[in-house]
Amino acid sequence: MQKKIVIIDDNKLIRESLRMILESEKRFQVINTYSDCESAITNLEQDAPDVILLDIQLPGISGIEGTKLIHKKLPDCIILIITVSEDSDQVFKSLCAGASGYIVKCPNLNVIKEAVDEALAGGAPMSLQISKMVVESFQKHAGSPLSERESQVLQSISEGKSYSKIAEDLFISKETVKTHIKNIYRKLEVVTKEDAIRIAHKNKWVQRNY
Amino acid sequence: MQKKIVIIDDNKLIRESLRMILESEKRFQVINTYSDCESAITNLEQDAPDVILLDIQLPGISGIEGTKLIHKKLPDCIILIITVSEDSDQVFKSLCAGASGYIVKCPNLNVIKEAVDEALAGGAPMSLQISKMVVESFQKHAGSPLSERESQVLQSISEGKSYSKIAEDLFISKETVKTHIKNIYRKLEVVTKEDAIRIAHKNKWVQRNY
DNA sequence: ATTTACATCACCCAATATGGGTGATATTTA
DNA sequence: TAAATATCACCCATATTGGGTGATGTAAAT
Repeated sequence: MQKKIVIIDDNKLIRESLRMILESEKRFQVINTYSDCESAITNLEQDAPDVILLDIQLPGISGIEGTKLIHKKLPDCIILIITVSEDSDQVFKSLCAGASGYIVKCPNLNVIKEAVDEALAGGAPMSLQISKMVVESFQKHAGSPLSERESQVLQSISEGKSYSKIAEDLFISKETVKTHIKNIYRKLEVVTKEDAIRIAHKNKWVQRNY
Repeated sequence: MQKKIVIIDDNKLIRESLRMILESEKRFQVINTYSDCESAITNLEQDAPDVILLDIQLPGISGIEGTKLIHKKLPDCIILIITVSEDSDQVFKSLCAGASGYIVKCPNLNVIKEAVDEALAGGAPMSLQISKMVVESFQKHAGSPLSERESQVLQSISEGKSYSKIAEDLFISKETVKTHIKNIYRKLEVVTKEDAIRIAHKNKWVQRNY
């Protein structure tokens, strides 16, 4: 059974190159190519693609917004981001928006074919650096100014626990929790839990919730 | 330059098979193999491996605990989990503990060689299903009983925001925020923000923080 | 040997936040 | 038409939070 593919990229040369390389395999059928998300989304139902290859830097609706809209309209369609950008924010926003893979453009277009195959086989194709970024997003980063205990307290705060609950869980008095939090705020130079949580998450000083 | 590898697996046959398949390539040198984490950790400094292949089900210290200890002692050592388990909790706990990859054991041991190469090249080798699980962990899951607005409010709560801040951010009154939260608690059958956050995260009804 | 950081706890105080109850209105959707 | 949704208001009581000051013991660093 042939798999239907749609390509969205504002560079005509890349669109045509991708079409050629994919159609060299008879298991792939490039249904349509578009230079922007808007026109692609208009034809989504008619095209009914199994896979969409999507550039992230696009005029008009961005690839990320496009991913959200496509994912909403066709939840089972596999969206693969094909881009030159390795910006971590773009990577994670794409994945959150519903992308199934993230391939950094490279001269060897055969990796695209492999990526499509991997995605169709139920995987999540990613470039080396991207998969590393994704896995590292699970890990706490070093460099926190907080002590071990303070990190535990901040972790608990980020889980929405009250001082009393934290005290109970850590087998210490509520007053001690307060002291730790005062010290956390001083070290992070914040005065609210919201800011403390934001900074801790941004720097990955606490464990994320998976 | 030869890369030094240590294998930890309680099954002798697997240890020896892995050793054989890896040493068939002269770029790999299997320094030592162990049947448990304890003995491996004792010799960590002497072995100074570049890569550790680690089974997750082990007698004594579990692979996850082992990963934490190894990662602490040798932060630059690449730890690859080699296991039969596809349990999502194990996968994410391993990654949080510092593993760089997660390979599901399969009869074809050549995939292990490729995984080691990929890890050494700066990637994060994962089996198809695992990479899919990891990517899906970024996405909100369907099936939330909460309305769009309620989800937004719960998301804000999980970010540590106060009712006033949520009201400000969503351009609604604090009273409306309260109403939404009452409805959230009713629907989720909880009475505290902590429980609401926990349930929402567990079911991935809110966006995780990356 | 002294300082620094850490972990622990206590008491005081005031403002804010939170949770529950009840009720109301307008819009949308089933 | 009924149910769900989004909005806002007022009442009430308790819990939570944040800040200040100060103290003790231990461990690590200089």
